[in-house]
Amino acid sequence: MSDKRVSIGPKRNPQSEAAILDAATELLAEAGIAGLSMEAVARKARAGKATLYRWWPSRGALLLAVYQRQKRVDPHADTGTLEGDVTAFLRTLLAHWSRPEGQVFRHILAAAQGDADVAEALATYRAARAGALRPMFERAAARGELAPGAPLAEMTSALIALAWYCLLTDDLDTDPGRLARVLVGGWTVPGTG
Amino acid sequence: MSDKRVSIGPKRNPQSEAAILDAATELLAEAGIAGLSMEAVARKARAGKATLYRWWPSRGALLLAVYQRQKRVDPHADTGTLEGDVTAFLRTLLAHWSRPEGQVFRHILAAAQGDADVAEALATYRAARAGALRPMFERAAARGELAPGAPLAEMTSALIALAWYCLLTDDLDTDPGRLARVLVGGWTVPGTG
DNA sequence: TCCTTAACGAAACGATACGTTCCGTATATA
DNA sequence: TATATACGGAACGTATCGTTTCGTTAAGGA
Repeated sequence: MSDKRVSIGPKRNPQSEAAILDAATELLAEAGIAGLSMEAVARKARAGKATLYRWWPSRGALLLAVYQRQKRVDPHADTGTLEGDVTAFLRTLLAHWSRPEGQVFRHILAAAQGDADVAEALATYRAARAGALRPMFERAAARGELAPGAPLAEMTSALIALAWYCLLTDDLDTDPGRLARVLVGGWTVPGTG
Repeated sequence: MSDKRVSIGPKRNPQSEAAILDAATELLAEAGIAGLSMEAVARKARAGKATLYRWWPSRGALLLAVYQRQKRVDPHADTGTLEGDVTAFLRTLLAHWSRPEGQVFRHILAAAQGDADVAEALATYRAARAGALRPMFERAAARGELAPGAPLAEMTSALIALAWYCLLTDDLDTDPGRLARVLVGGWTVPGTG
C-alpha cells in the first residue's frame, strides 16, 4: 500500500496501526474469519508479526479493534409512535449491517462463542446498546403507550434478538415494519385469551 | 476407552463411528470449537485420520453429525393458550440447551457464519423446526386468539430469535414466562397508539 | 550532544493442525 | 480363493501459531 514504514522512535506508529487495521478489515471482508490470520494481516499490512502481537495479543483482540474502529452510534429518530421508532431502528440497523460492517459483527458474534475475551467485550457493548434504546421506551411511556412496569429488559432483548437473527440467517432485506408490528403489537387479537 | 478396533470387512465399522462421535462430543464440551481438531478427535477416539476424513470430509461435517446424533424433537404441549404453549416451548428448549447439547448448537451457529456447508445444513434444520411450530399456531387460530392472516413467519422468527439470543448471550436461566408474555401480548397498552 | 529506551520490519524458531498418502491387517462377498 | 474395502497407524509437506532475535530508527532525558 504505502511506502516502507520504520520506527518513529520509542512510541507507537499510527501509520502501522492504521495499515494493520485496514488490512484486517479487507481480509475479513474478502475471506471471512478464516482469512483473518495474524500471518496474513502482517503480510498484507507489510508489518512484523511482533508489531501485531505487541498491540493485539490475539485474533479476538484484533477483531474487536476492527469493529470498534468502524462502530458509530446511529441516532434514534422520534417518529411519534413506538412502532414507528422500532421500525426506524430496525431499518437503520439492518441497512448498516448490509454493508461490510455487518460481516464484521457477524464474525464477532461467532468468535464470542469460543473466545472468552471477545464474549466479555461483546457483553459490554451489548449493555451500552441496550442503554441507548432507553429514550425510545421513555418517549413511548410518556405518550401512554406503555403500561407502568412494562418489562423493558425483555422488550429490549426481543428487539436485539430479532436483529441478530436477521444478521445470522442472512435475512437483512426483510421488511422492518412487519417485524416491528409483530414485536410491538403482539400476536393475539385484543380481548381474547 | 475400548479395545483396539480393526476392520470388520469392506463395510463401515459402527464402533469406530460411535467412538469418533463420542470423542468429538467430549472435546467440544471440554474445550469448545477450538478443541475440536481432526487430530485431537482421532487421537481421543484411537482412530486413524484417514477414517475420519473418509466419512466426515471437514470439521463442519463432523460438527453437524455430532448435533444430528443428539437432536430429538420435543413434543409441544397443548396448554390451552398460545402464551402457555410458547412458555412451554421456551422452557423446554432453554432447558435442553442448558445441557452439553446447547454448547454444540452454539458452536454450530458460530461455525455457520464462516462455513457455507454448515450454513446450508443449518438453514434446512431451521426450516424443519419452524414447520414444527405450525400446529401450535393453528391451535391458537382455532381458539380465535389469532387474527386471520396473522404474520406467522415473523412470529416464528421472533420466537426462535429470542431463543437463539438467550443461547448466544449465555442467558438460559431467564424466565420463559416473561419472554412469552412479551412476545405474545405485545408491548403497548391495548387501545392506545 | 550523547545515551537510554522502545517501536519498527524482517526473519527464523519449535510446535501444532492441516489434508493426503502410504502401509500392514482384517474380513465379507463373489 | 481372490478381490474389494474398511481399519489403525505412521509419515509426508504445508500453513499458522506465538515467540524470539536481529539491526534500524528516533524521541527524550542527562
